[in-house]
Order: sequence, then structure tokens, then C-alpha cells
Amino acid sequence: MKQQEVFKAMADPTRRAILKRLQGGPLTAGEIGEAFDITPASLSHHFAVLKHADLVRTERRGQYIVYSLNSTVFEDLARMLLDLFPTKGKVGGK
Amino acid sequence: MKQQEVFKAMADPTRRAILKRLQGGPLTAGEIGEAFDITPASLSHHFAVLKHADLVRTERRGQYIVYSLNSTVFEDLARMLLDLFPTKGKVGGK
DNA sequence: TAGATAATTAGATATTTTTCTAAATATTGC
DNA sequence: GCAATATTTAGAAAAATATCTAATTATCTA
Repeated sequence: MKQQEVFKAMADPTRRAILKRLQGGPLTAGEIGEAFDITPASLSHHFAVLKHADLVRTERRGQYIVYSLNSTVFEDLARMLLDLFPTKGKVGGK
Repeated sequence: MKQQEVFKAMADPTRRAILKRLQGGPLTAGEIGEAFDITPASLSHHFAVLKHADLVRTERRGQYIVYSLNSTVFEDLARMLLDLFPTKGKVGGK
């Protein structure tokens, strides 16, 4: 996992909101965009950041591009955090 | 928990390294600084960010200021992340 | 109280990030 | 192939962040 990329991606509220929207299942870029008062170009930038962090996956479906969550990385991240603080029941113990 | 503050705090590699150093137990600002090639002023800025996010606690001991981890917030954050991705065994379920 | 040490605050600059507009690419359907 | 729609890429401007030097605050000790 690219720790730095993941943390940077999560640091922006718009990007976290995008992830939130994807909890209900895959959506096209346009569908995600409906919820935000931001240009498609800016949104696209956020997608790129999320994708680079491997937090979302994409798939072209005709003229649409469908985004979906990559849950695996969230697990990794949560584990990493739990691992970052001492004492208390260590999880994986890499 | 101030979600935004916490994520922003975690986004910087120097700050994550500071947290890492504190895993072994409380340290003074100076002791923490030894590990970084950065001025005390810059370090102090990072401390302020971590403190504002409630990730660390401070206590003055004589002329020193002692920093320690606030594990509680890490737990909150990890929980929040686990909660952010769908399906799979929900944790707290607020 | 004066000098030394630890740390922070103030103010400036450099870098990074977010956002925008405009232009480009991909795909559909006539 | 052409117009329309969906999305991304390029390039620039605006906003936020990290870093520095210099000055300030707090504490200790001689």
C-alpha cells in the first residue's frame, strides 16, 4: 500500500464525500458529480488522486466511466492505524 | 472527533513519523526533533497541527514540554475508516 | 537578576494543492 | 462521418501548507 498516497487522498473532504457516495455501489463519474458544486474537471482531478491511491477502481462502460470502491485498501489503512498506536490488542502484527 | 483535522494531520509524513516516535512513550519536543532535519520552529508547527487534531497531548515539565500520544483518537479514526467501507462486519454501527 | 536552554509565535517565502476555463479524447446514435 | 454526450488532460490562477529566520516566552541555575 502506498501509505502517503492513501493518506493524502483521504485528507480532502470532497474526496471523502466521493468515497461515501460510492458506499451504495458503483456510480458513473457524472452521477457522482451531481452531488458536488464543482466542475467536472476538478472532480476528475479528485478521481485521479483516489485512483492513484488505489482507493477506487474504474471500468469504462460505453461512454461512461464507472467508479467503485476498493475496500481492500480501506482495510489495510484501518489496520495500519490500529497498528500505529501502542499497547492495546495488536491486530495483524506484521 | 474533528475528522477533517485528524485526516489533515495524518497526511504529512513528518507528522506521521512524529507519532511513530511517540509509540515508545512520551518525549520532549527536543527529543522528538533529534530525528528530523528540520528547524525547531517547523517542528513546533507540526506539533500544533497534531495537537489541534487531538492526536497528541502536552504537559509542561519544567523548561521542557512533553508530548504523548492520545491513543483514543487513533481508535476513533480506525473505526471511522472501517465504517467508511461497506459490507463486511460493521464495527460500532453508530 | 542575568545568562543559558527549551520551545513557541510572528512574519516571509517557497512549494503544493485545488480549482477553473479551454481543448482534447472516447463513444454513441443518427 | 457528424453532432451530442461523458470524461479527461493541459495550462493558469487562487488558496492552503511547509519551511525558514528572527524575535518572544518560560524556566532553570549560578
